[in-house]
Amino acid sequence: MSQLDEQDLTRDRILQAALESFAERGFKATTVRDICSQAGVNVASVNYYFRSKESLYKEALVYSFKEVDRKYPPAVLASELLPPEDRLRLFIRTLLLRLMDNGQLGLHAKLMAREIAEPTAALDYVVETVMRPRFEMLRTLLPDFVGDGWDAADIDRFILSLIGQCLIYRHARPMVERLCPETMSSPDAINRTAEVIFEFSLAALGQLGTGIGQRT
Amino acid sequence: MSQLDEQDLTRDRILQAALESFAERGFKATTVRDICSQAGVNVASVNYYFRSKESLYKEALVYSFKEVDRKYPPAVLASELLPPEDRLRLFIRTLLLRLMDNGQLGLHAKLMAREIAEPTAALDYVVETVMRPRFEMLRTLLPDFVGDGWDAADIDRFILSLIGQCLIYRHARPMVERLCPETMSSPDAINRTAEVIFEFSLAALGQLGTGIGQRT
DNA sequence: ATGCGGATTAAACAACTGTTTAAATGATGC
DNA sequence: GCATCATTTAAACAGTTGTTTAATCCGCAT
Repeated sequence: MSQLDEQDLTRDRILQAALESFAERGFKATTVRDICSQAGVNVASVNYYFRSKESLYKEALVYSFKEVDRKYPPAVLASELLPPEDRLRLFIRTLLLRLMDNGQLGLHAKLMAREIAEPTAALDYVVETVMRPRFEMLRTLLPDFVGDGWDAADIDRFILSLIGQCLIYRHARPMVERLCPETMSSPDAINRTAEVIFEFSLAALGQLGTGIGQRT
Repeated sequence: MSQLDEQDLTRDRILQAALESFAERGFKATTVRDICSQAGVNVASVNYYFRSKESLYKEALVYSFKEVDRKYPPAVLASELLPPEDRLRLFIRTLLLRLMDNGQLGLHAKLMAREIAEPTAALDYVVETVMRPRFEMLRTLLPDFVGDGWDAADIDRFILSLIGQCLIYRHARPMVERLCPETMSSPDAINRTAEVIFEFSLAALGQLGTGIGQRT
């Protein structure tokens, strides 16, 4: 599918520029000419290396995932041996820090936020390969906190409550910055936010757990 | 600013069509011709009644708010007399139901989700007039649960945790539908979700409150 | 009827979109 | 040196965009 493995320098530059533009402005608002001028290549290069703007978008998406895996290799899986509380703290902290990253990781988070809010065909792939495994991990983890008496749907709701507390800082960032900038004004503030989300969640799960299982 | 108050039928039809298109597809992806054909009016009408696509967007945004206020008049303010727990439950339930509405309310929610994730100049107006008052209300409400010993920034983090649990069902709806559709598959499921979010939050706040105030 | 003014229309406008073309470039093996 | 090939380039393409124009329509007071 790709030509000789000489340099592919042009291709990579397009990919990186595309990632930045798509993450920052979205698919529709990003023009092929923007990408190419930012990458310093000719307009026709996009259709030469990738066959269309849309397929470039898809490749930028998987490229984005590769970059993340390169920096956070196994990460979550390594926590299998830790006690439940530490696993929960690690999950929340990792998720929030990724979402708040200002570098390449942040581009990935922005791109994913767009994909989640307004999915293309690529979302199904992302959900199945990346998100569902982590979701399943939480499904096995949460009964350690709240007990086994809960409806499966309620367990899922708890999981969404955990994730939702983190996602808001990315998906509603402009709102957060206006209403309470102190919560994300510095790395320390973000660390504190992660800790508060963890404590909030732990308190909730622990308290709900003492009820030995409510029902639907 | 508006002409004679005869019918303004055309203007209203454009406004409604614009709201639907902007909510469904976003500002950039929506074309003036789409709006006009959906409204059954001439293309030039947009520039005649509103002077540009962008100012039509702004008017559609305030129109959207008017529609919401028409259906949920004072709502939140009426709860001043209720006990804190009921106020919290009412807030969460109202927020989630608005976010999940499938009618006009839902269009408003979609539009707001777009505006929050990718703000235009209109967001500042929306934040100050609509969101900040509700945020302040929560700022006064939360100490009833967790006590007064908390850092102001931590109180704000609690508030974001509350809101985040609700927002995820709108902002990450495509993801939720793929990972755990049961949490929002029916009105009953959504009601249950609201209840779980409330219980989750109440448990968290109550538990954190027993610590008589942690610190930063 | 007549003329006035807002409302509506079809048509055109210029700018921009993604994509294609065909020629030029440049390295590589012979 | 020459032919071959992928690569790069400027230019053009056809379609769409928001907006403007100028003509037409229509209700209504005169």
